[in-house]
Amino acid sequence: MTETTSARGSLGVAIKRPHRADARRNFDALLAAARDAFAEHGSGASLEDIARRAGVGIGTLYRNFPTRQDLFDAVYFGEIEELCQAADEVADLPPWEAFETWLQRFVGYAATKRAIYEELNRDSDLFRTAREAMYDAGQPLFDQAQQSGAIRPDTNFDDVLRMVSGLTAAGFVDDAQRTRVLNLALDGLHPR
Amino acid sequence: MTETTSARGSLGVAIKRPHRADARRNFDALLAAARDAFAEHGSGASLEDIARRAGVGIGTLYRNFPTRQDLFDAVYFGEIEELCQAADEVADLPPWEAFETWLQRFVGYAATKRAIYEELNRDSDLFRTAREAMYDAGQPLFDQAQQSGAIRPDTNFDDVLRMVSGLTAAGFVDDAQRTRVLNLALDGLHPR
DNA sequence: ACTATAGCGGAGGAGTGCCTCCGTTTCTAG
DNA sequence: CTAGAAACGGAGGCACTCCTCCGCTATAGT
Repeated sequence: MTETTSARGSLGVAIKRPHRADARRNFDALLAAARDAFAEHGSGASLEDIARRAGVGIGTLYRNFPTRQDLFDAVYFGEIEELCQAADEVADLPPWEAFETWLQRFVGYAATKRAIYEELNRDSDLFRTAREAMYDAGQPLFDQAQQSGAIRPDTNFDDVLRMVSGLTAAGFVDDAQRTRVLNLALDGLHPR
Repeated sequence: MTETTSARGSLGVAIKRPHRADARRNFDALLAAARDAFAEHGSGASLEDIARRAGVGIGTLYRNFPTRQDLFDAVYFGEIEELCQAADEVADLPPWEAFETWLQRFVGYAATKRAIYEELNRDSDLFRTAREAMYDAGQPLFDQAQQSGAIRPDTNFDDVLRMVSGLTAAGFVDDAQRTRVLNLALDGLHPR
């Protein structure tokens, strides 16, 4: 078995980064290429195309990521994890601002936008774990905003997250429209 | 050239329904199967699978719909057209109710939900024509609701339609959540 | 420098979907 | 009833993707 270092651990998905310098370069190139490809074509992107974009052989892809799911996990969980960290970074803002900033950050993850939408209903371990992690990160922000009176009491975090991911995945003319629509939808969260 | 009758004309896309009874049965079965398949797998659904579901040979599919686009158009435009008719049906409701009812109807079209999302950014004649038709139908309802004061003045029909189609395409736990979230988002439309 | 070995990469077989072509079947007009 | 025409359907060629396997190459430790 290959000796490895575990690059990310906090989500319980150990992603193995090779020891050798050349192998590590390829690993990183694959991850970057996969991120682009998944962003562009969704989770069904061609693996051979990803290998080609990364400038490595298809065999190398399969050595690092034996299944499509493994590769997808690596990209997806990486981004989810950044999202969880973002929750800490906004902790000292006022309740509503903290929550809104986190949501904006959520929207900002381009690579997994399509993926999040596509995987939203899948009943996979991957999704369940990711969802739990996101929830653990975002729920407290939501609760605080709701308790502070900034969010109407007759809604919940799950509704809001699904609303936002729906909007995130939708097609817009430009980023200005995306922002405008998101703000429009978020306005519905405040009590009347 | 096969003699045909044009089944739907109002959108400028002539859909040809065959003369012979058996052929017409197959045509209808294909359309129904395609509606299901597109709903389930998006616009990339397998054509051979559609033919199988319809209980006809692949050759029959291609005779009626020479390209995937032709088949997709038939389903898509059919539903868009129903949507346009729905606009007439709500005309005598109060402005906001009329608009909201129309949107609910918009959300109700299951078969093209995914498709609408997928095709939203495509720069095809298909989409442009469909969009125009939808706009011609929905815009007056929006305008009336906005003029009546039910909709805030700093938004527009395009924003709202994209918001709703995003939400429509998103994954929800159940229909109750879908409705709840949609209402949440629509609440953002009212002036504060 | 040397060598054991981790790592590389692409050829190739299997699977799947697209679409055409044409021999066979089914309909309908007379 | 019959015959011509319309419609049928699936075999098969092409293209593309998946994934495995194994001879070759680059690296790291001595």
